[in-house]
Amino acid sequence: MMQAMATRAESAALTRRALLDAAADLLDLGGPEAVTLREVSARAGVTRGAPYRHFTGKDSLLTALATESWERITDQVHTLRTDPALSDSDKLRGALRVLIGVGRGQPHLYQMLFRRHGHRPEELGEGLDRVRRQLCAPAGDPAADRIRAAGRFQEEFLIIVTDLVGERNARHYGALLLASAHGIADMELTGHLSTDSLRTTSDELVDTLVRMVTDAGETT
Amino acid sequence: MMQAMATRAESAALTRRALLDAAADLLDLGGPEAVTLREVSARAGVTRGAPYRHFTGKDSLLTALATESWERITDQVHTLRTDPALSDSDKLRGALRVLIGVGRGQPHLYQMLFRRHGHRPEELGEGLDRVRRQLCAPAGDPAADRIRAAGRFQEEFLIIVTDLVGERNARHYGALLLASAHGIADMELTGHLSTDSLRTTSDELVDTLVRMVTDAGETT
DNA sequence: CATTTCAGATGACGTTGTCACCTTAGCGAC
DNA sequence: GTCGCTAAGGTGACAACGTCATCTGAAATG
Repeated sequence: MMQAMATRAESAALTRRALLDAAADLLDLGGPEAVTLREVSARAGVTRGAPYRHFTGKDSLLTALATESWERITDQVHTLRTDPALSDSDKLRGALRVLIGVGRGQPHLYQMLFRRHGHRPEELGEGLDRVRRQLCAPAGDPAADRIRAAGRFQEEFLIIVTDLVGERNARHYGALLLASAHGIADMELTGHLSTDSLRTTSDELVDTLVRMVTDAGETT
Repeated sequence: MMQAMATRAESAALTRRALLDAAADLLDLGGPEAVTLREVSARAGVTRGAPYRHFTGKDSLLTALATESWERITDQVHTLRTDPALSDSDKLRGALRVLIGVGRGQPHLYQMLFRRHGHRPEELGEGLDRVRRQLCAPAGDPAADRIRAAGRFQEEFLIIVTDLVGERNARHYGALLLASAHGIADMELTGHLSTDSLRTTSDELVDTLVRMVTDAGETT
């Protein structure tokens, strides 16, 4: 009765969306362990087997969630970058804070963004080589889609860094900035960056980071 | 027949160790999902219920593994710090590389080190406040033990940073360095720090990081 | 030697991911 | 219109898992 009048494709799309939304809610509430395909299905108004018509399994569903989040983040950073009112360093600070903001607001979703590629037992030990292979994987493969989405974010981010430190050092400092921001976000949400014992806030750390990189980047 | 002649306490200690070792093996091989209490018990030569005499559950076992690893890492860093042949910046570089080395050599164990504190559904949303409370928790509580072990590492690490940048900025730059190193390690082991597309190695990133901090730290 | 205690064994239960199989409604061909 | 195809969704079942209540037997204690 909810999706009363709907063509077949529309109905399927609605179901898929409902599954993703329900999974996102459960993920925010109780982490990956709380995302149970049965509960997701129930919240989406379908039965246990329905998700397998849209995803290959639980992992695929979680990965699709991460892909969507990467795309959302990329859009935010793109908007930041093309804002003429902001200075280059403001854009960089903003981009880093977008990432940290996700970690703060949706910690479990954030951890899905940086999940290991191919964490199945049979896929271990291949490391980064697998990533390269997956970049050539067909569209629709959930894992490959997520990697590509994360890659598009990195490209967007790299443009900002390039504007600030020049093309020569952009990739090096870009990697450093990204890794540092991720480390700050991850340690904060896991409780390992105690603001009490270390007497620092994430924002101050980002400021210091950007300042150091601009200083080092200009003189090189 | 293996532990033929042994008092009860000795036998129990041997079993506990065998459980931890088996769990560590499985963790290295297939990640947390592959660590099944049944398989751990089988490899340790006991039955399914035995682990519950030594740990409160699966989570407790994994947490104990992380605690042991933190202690091992702390020892390594302490050895580095008290080595008179090393310069202050060499000690710092070494300490950061110890962390990254664990991430490279035992990726799944590394991710256990930085697991979220209290990731059970009923414990969410409390954030860092929970950490402070757990610091006062009784010894034997697996989660609190791990936090304390991680704290001891941070203290050891902070001494190195203090020697390099002075006590005034030690905590700020210490947090920054630690978070950055963790970000590098984590992004490398999850495949998000592509050495191809970014044309950088973790070692180069550490070098740049230490150089930037020493420059910024001295002038402040 | 009698008793307590505790490591370990065993059986059971609920939950979960996954799949094979079935049902049914939308859609095009004629 | 009707027929057949296709794919979304429903249903039952299965294996694996974490966990616990209960039992057993041997070491420890007096």
